[in-house]
Amino acid sequence: MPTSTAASCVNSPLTLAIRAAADQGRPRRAIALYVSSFRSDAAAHRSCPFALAAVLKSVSRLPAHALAAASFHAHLLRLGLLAHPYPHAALAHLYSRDHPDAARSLLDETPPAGARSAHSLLVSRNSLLASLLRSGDLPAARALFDQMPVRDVVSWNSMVAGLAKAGRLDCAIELFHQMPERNAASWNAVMCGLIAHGHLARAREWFEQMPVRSNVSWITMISGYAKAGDVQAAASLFERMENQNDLYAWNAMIACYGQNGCAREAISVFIRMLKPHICVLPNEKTFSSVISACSQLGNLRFGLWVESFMCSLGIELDDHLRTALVDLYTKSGRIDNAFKLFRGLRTRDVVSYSAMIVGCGMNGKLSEAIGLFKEMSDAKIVPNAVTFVGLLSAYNHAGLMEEARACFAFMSSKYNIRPSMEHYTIMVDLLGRSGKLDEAFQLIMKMPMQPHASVWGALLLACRLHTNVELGEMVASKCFELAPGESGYYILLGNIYAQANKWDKVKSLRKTMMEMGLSKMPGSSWVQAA
DNA sequence: ATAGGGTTAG
Repeated sequence: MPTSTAASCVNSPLTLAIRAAADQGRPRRAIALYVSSFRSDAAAHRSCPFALAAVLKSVSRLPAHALAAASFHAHLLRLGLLAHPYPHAALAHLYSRDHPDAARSLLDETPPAGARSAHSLLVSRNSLLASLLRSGDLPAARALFDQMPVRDVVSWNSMVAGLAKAGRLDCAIELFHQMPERNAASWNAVMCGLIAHGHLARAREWFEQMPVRSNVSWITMISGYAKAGDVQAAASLFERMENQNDLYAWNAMIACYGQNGCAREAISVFIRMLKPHICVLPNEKTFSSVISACSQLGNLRFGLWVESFMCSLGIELDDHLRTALVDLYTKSGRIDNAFKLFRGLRTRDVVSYSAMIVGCGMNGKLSEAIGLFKEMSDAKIVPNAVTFVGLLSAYNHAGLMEEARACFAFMSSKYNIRPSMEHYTIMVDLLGRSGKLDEAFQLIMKMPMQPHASVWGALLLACRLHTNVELGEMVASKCFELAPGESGYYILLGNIYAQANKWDKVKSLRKTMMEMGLSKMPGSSWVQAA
């Protein structure tokens, strides 16, 4: 009987190692440990139900496990452990994600046995319920929930969370009020649904009313503000949070800054988190955000330090992290390194392809960019706006006007992607530098959004290149208007005047700059340019 | 000890 082996194997090195790996969120390691036990003489240990439960839990965390569930089912059957409550519940969980029917028949036809079986059955049903909710089958979930002879707070929470996420907020709240017992997760479930459906203010009220808040409550609220771009609100909640040692909270705050264009703040939060009185170590998620922030700032030196620090912590490179590093490396011109990282990805998706294509575009690798685009199309990965930023900038770099124009048109006609500010900027730059100043100007006028100073700036650069004083003055006035205090545009206009030998204009422009307090010019001198 | 709530890349 399973119980007799259980007593002897609970603390066996194999079981402990597998459980430790599973608890640390290293499912592949847990599975590898179990598999390797077949090469040694450890038959008694590898039939430990607790080890198997941990292995099954790990398998369920891996992406594709349809086949694994059936083979573990057979394995458990052969070991005579199928009826043991823990592996049984873990198997039901494994099945439940992709094969709810198989999970259901396991529960109905091969119920667990022994003292803990009633509770195990509840756990298994909760798994099944969660998977039905995940797959969006609300009626089936509701039916299961109603049929369950025993429900606990997890069952209720799952149901409330499922309804709330599906947008059935009123239903969710009604069910919430019917709960016989509530914990922080119950409140979180409703709050999470409110956030997901754009009711940030209501979510905040809900948050403030909670009798007990868990870390998850804080983090859910912080990331809600992060996604809505309210960095201030997120930051003030983060500062109010008492538990300084929750890695998720640090990660949420760093990501919040990084995703909202506050890369500098992201880095300073990261540095704060490394202070000795904060007892958390950054993980791969932290580093993904931090490396992205370094990349945004163009701070490659710090980025490379971060990378070496990360290696010293023994962090394994996952796909997100590799993609962030691809971005960092391409920005520092280490395109070969970037390619190596890219080729080492476990799975390539639109994000990693786009990072690599943008990197090629930036480094003038047109044929590589096109090759990657073909490759991703063949793999049926649908390009997005960022992918086209990369392609267009590759064409821009190579000065290929017609190809870029075709690409720009193709982007909307075939993929239905509305060109963004960035796409327009690249097109204006390319048109302008090819001498098609009028066409570039017309394109700006046709933009459906208010052009940024940088778009006009690209045209201003072209005016200098082609010494067009008349258009240059007009364009520069747009730049001054949209980015007051930005001395670079004054300098560009000054360069145009100098090239055209309009020294009186140079003089009066300089006077204006002095008056505006813009006299400090970085590096360039327009006298030299003349 | 098995179930539910949160954080990552262009």
